Order: sequence, then structure tokens, then C-alpha cells
Amino acid sequence: MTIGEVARRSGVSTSALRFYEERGMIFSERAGSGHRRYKRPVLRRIAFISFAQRMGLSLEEIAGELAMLPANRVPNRRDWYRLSRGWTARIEARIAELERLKLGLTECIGCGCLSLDRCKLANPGDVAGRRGPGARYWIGDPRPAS
Amino acid sequence: MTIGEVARRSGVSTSALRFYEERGMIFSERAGSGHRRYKRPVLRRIAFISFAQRMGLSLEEIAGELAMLPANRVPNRRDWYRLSRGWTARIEARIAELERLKLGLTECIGCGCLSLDRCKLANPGDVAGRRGPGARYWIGDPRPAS
DNA sequence: ACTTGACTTCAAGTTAACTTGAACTTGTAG
DNA sequence: CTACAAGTTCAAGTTAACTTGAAGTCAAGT
Repeated sequence: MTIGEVARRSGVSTSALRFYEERGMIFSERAGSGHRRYKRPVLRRIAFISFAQRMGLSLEEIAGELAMLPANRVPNRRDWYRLSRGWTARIEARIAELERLKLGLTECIGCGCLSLDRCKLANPGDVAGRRGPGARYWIGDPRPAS
Repeated sequence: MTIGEVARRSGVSTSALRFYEERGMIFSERAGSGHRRYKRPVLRRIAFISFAQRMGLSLEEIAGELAMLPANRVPNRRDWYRLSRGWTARIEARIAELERLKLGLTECIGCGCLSLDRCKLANPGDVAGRRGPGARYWIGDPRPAS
């Protein structure tokens, strides 16, 4: 397949595809002309990338996961399965955080107690950690630090 | 309160506080020296910002929300409540998306069918929209476009 | 053969949300 | 009075994940 075809079928732009390739996340061969030629399995790889991104993983993390796939053969369902197994926990953690936020929304902002020194959801005791930028309240775990 | 105090109590860095002020999201007065002086209500405002960010709102959106607060008096609980009311739906939408992802994880990647042309969760029929960058599969709604 | 669209590389631009650094001024503890 | 911590402004840097543009090559339809 040409890059344009892959782009159409995957919903990912050609520039993004080149970018992924540059980062070693997908691969292609070259036609004599220099144009990229993709094999079908690349589609699953791209799907995996999109999926993982949507889950909140960074490209770096995703690249790490992809690196665990066998290099010498086309990954089968068991390979893909192994990669994604641990993710359920991750999704659930984020869902839990959102539930907590929802609670804070009604219980904390809603009731008007939203103030850092009084709110139950807020940092209990003004002991804010100092690890990286961003707010650190109501936060389970900040998104994977860069 | 000085900017350092506010930073300590809110868990937001001084540079971020100056940045928020520059964007008109929080306010301060100046001491004769030129140093910023904050009033207590700013803490709630900052808490609100952090909270909203954690929910996935951009600063621009948050600024929009904050602009709806009364300018002539200190916002009361009802004011804050009005702001955050609509958010429950938003949180729930994101939770739903994550649930969908979780499902896709076991049903789609897990089963090995993860390929754009066959997966039920994938774009049905290769009809990818072309609205902005990023993948468009398994996606409910992309994060608020910039 | 010609035109047009798809492709190539490479460098530079974009956006968000800040951070960092430089150069300088204020406030405060001893 | 003297450090030195904390504050000030302003410009420039950072990171992620791409996009855009320039300048040129290749492929496909007529």
C-alpha cells in the first residue's frame, strides 16, 4: 500500500505516518522510486497506536510497548493481547479519578466549600508535593511525566 | 497574601500564577513595592482552575467559565455551583469513552481482530472523517479543538 | 507528451501551558 | 547594615505530536 492508502484506511494523516516511522513506531519498504510501500500488518500497528493514544499513553510509551512485539514475525493475537493486558487497570484508574472528580463536583464545588484549606477532596493539610508542574490536588496520578 | 504564599497553599507554581494572571484568569493588587498581593478568594479560583484542568478543560475554556462569574462581588457557592453544573455530563461522557476503550481492549485488541477494516469498534466502512489531526476511531469526541 | 496528483526530504512553524534565565529591586532576619 | 530570600519584568526555551511549506520527483490518466 502507498502512504496515501494507509492514511485513508487508518484515518491518520500522511505526515503523522512519516512521523511515526521516523520515531521507529512503524515501518515501510521503498519502491524503486523511493516511495514508501506498506504491508497490511502496519494497519494493526497504527490502530494500536491510535487506541493507546486515546487511552492517554504518550507516543514514547507506545513505542516502548511496540518494541516488545516480536521483530522476526508478524505479531499474532497473543502478542497483541499481551501488550494490552495491563491496560485495563490503567483505564480503570482513570475512570476512578473521573468518578472522584464528579464527586468533588457536587460535593465540593457544588456545596461551595471549594477552597484549598477546607475541602475534603483537596490536599489534606497543605502538604503539596513538589514534583513537576501543574496542580496536585484531587489528582490520583499525574499523566505520565515527560 | 504574597505570591509565594498562594503558591504554597494552592500547589501551583508562582510562574503559573503569574501566567494565569496574564491571561486574566486570576487577579491581584500591588503593594507599594510592586509586589503582588492576593485576597483569599483567589484560592478558590485557583482550585477551580486546577479542578477543571484535571477534568480535561483547556485554560481557554476555563477562562470562559470564569468570565461568567460576577465581577462586582465575591462569588458565592451558588455562583460556583452554576459553573460546574454542566460538567457532570462532560465527565460522564469521558467515562463512557473510557468504558468503550476498555471494551475494545478485551473485545478488539484482545481477540486479535484489531485491524481497521474488520474491527467492530473501528470506523465502520472506512469512512474516516477529516476534521483535524489525530486518530478518529473509537473516539466519541476529540478533546476540545484548539 | 502533458498535466495533475501523489510522493519525497528537510526545515521550520504550531499550540498549550508553563518554565527558565537574566537582570534587577524589595523585604527581612540577624 | 548586610546578606539573602523573595519578588519583579521580559524574552526565550520546553515538550508533545504533529503540521506546513518549499522545492523537487514520480506516477497515472488522456
